Amino acid sequence: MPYDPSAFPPFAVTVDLVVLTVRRHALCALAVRRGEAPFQGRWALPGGFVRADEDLTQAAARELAEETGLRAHDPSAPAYDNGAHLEQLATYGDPKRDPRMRVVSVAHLALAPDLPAPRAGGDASNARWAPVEELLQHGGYGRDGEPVAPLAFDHAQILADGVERARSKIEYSSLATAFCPTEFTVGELRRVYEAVWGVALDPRNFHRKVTGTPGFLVPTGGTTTRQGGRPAQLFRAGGATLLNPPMLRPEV
Amino acid sequence: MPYDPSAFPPFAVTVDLVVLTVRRHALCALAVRRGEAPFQGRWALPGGFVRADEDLTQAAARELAEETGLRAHDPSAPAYDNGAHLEQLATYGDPKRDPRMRVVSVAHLALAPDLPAPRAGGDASNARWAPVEELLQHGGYGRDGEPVAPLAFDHAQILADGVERARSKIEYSSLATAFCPTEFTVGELRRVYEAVWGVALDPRNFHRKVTGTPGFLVPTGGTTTRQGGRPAQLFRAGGATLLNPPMLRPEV
DNA sequence: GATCATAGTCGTCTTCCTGACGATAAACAC
DNA sequence: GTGTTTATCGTCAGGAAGACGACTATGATC
Repeated sequence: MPYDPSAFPPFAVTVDLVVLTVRRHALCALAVRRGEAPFQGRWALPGGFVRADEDLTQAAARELAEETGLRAHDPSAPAYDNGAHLEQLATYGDPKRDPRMRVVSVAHLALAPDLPAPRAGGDASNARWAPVEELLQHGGYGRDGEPVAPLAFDHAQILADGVERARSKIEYSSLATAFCPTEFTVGELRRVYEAVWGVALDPRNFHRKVTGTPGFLVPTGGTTTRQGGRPAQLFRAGGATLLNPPMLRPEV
Repeated sequence: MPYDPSAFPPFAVTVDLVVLTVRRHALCALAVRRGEAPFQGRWALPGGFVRADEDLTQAAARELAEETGLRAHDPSAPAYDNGAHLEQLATYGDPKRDPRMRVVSVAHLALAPDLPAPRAGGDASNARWAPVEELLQHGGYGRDGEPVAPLAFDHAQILADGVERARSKIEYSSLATAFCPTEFTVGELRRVYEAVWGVALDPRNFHRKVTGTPGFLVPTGGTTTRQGGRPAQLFRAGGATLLNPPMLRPEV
């Protein structure tokens, strides 16, 4: 059936962001409180409409900057620059996902080092970092004893998909360094893996693995003792993006 | 900045399909010839507008059925059913990707066993299976000596992304069986890997690997000699979807 | 029917990687 | 100094993969 290019159903297109970081040994995501209906007062992922002249990636980078002040990582920039990692995650377009109108949302995944408190921006009256475990649990009560309401819209699904993407991607890529500051120790990197996967890793085997993978880590020459104990060497992310062989996530 | 939900830029949303199969030892994709401007007469990926009341996956499955007659694989169906594998690939939304209007395309990846000739459907005046290598080469001449025009729109990029997804996904999942008929031999499965990766694999090590991975293959009891040589055992896809440890793609 | 070509299947050997875990090193708190 | 903490190096056993030899069961050819 031939189509008429001037007759197509109009859609709203948004970007939603799964912004992950590691704080206090826990994988956390950025959540904003909705200031208006629907789902007024509920937590949601940050996001917004794509503008008429804007690429999807640009829109995601703009939203990320608005919500966190983070500059998105230019893919051509060196691996150790300070921008956050940003990639497209998936697109969600159930006809009923937004009760107001037909909205297709292109979700993006951003990984960032531990940050100061987020800014509330856009239409959000509040914003916070929350452990993903807390955001994803259905019903029950959070650590602060307050009842937990599920995320707005289909954002629980989007968050779960983003977390799963991050969990699997740090296995075979050097992406875990995106959770670390520019310079970091092997122990800090290990604690990233432990937080994201929710497991304990053997420090000795981990050290052997990451220092033995060419291109993963580049020693800067400095040392630090900020974790207590014996001073540790400082590293930057190396140029390698794909780890071969991968880091193996322990069986559950 | 608070938004006005009634004031958003309208987008057209389409689905485009990267339909891959293995024919004559080559990884092939479905291409349709465009019957109208822009890019009239050029080859493109099949696709079309998402309807107002339709989920993205439904739209992709509908297009797939229209173009190939293939039923999309119900995720809850048994692993050995005959439907094609269908998954979302990525979304492309450059403001200038379609000269007529602002179009966001949600690309999907479909994997199918070798099929009879495709039906030309929709707005295409023609359709064919073409080796992806041929569709992706820029300039030059195809095997038939005809000059090769690049695919319409940004479809070369979409196809390249889909091929890369397929190449990497058969490493750590049992997805390669989606290229095989319901019953197949180890040798046929090996030729799938060889065609998708463009490498030669050792038949003995491959046999050891796939038969030694629990849940990958289930013997049906039958044998076949359709490849010539000694009769081979027939298998169906087992329930396993994730291969651990993965199939290793040889270094280039 | 003997021979050959073609695939399929089973084993062996070496090498590499990992997980488990002992041991040492270098800081800080007391 | 003693104890605690974290970092780093080493050793050993087990598993997986690459290289490759050997054998098997068909059809094709002479």
